[in-house]
Amino acid sequence: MVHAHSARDRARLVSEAERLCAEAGETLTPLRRRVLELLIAKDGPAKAYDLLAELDGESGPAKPPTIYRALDFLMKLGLAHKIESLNAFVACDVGACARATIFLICDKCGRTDEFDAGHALVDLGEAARKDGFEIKHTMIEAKGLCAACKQAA
Amino acid sequence: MVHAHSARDRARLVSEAERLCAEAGETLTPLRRRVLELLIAKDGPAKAYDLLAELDGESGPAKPPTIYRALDFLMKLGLAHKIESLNAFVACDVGACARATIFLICDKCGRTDEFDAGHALVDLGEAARKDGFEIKHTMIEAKGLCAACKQAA
DNA sequence: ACCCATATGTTATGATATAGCATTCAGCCG
DNA sequence: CGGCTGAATGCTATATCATAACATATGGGT
Repeated sequence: MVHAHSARDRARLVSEAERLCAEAGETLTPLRRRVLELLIAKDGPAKAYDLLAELDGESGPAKPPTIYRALDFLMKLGLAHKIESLNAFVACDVGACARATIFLICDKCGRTDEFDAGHALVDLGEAARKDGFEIKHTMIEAKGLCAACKQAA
Repeated sequence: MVHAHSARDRARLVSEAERLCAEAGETLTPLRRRVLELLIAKDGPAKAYDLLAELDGESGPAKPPTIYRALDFLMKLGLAHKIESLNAFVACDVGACARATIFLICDKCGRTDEFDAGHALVDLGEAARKDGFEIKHTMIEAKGLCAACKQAA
């Protein structure tokens, strides 16, 4: 569980991303890097069109495909994830992970933490395999109240 | 894991739904019932606008709010679920369940089965609670290859 | 210089979902 | 009865989310 990133954290995540891209034979172009930085800075779920607005630069406003392509790229490398239940995107907290993601989403404040599933996922994979189903990717989104909001209630 | 429903299964699910609504002090109106029947008949993920098209009746085509309201109602009672990663809806296989859903979704054929998590969910709930997070609802969507498609590959 | 692959820009449109207000209808109470 | 109320549905318009298809760069290899 990671909370707000420090400047050092942010820099580390980005350089980690550089390394991963190089490894994968892909390039973290300025645009992609910029989007990743925006996601990291946001430190929570970000809407595609909001990111788009932040990209606006010299030559007028950016267009939707721009941001969706960058996000697709980041997701392909596991550097970002989509929170399906929010139609929003987050930077991966742990550098990159492609196989499975677990998010705890606070209904009240919107805070969203990436979470380590531990063995729960293994169990699920095994149970599915017994039915002949081969899991490639698992997405878990749990909604409820975060510690802070629970206290406030 | 339930596969295609027999006519008897379908009837049972609907009467089960009637009972649940009565219990909850809600009414399964003709419209809501119709939507539930469509969902059950479809026996797989259904898009809102496709359901809408099937609703078309005497007085011209149905409008989006009609179907979304019916779906919201069914979901509130746990009679239907939304598959977030597909923007689609399914009837609940087991009559009704509100707390958690697990789906195995075949990337190839689109087949989607509701699955019993067993203890995996309990583990997740406990792990989250250790961080002070109170889970209200968990949604799990696992994608991969179903037995049939794996065999065909 | 040329070609090619990859990335980005741009226009248009498709797909998904909701806000806000009008209408209907059943139950109920004076 | 007559009118009130709340729940459900109908309807118009619009917001939000996402992609197809094609045009334009840009950089590396030969």
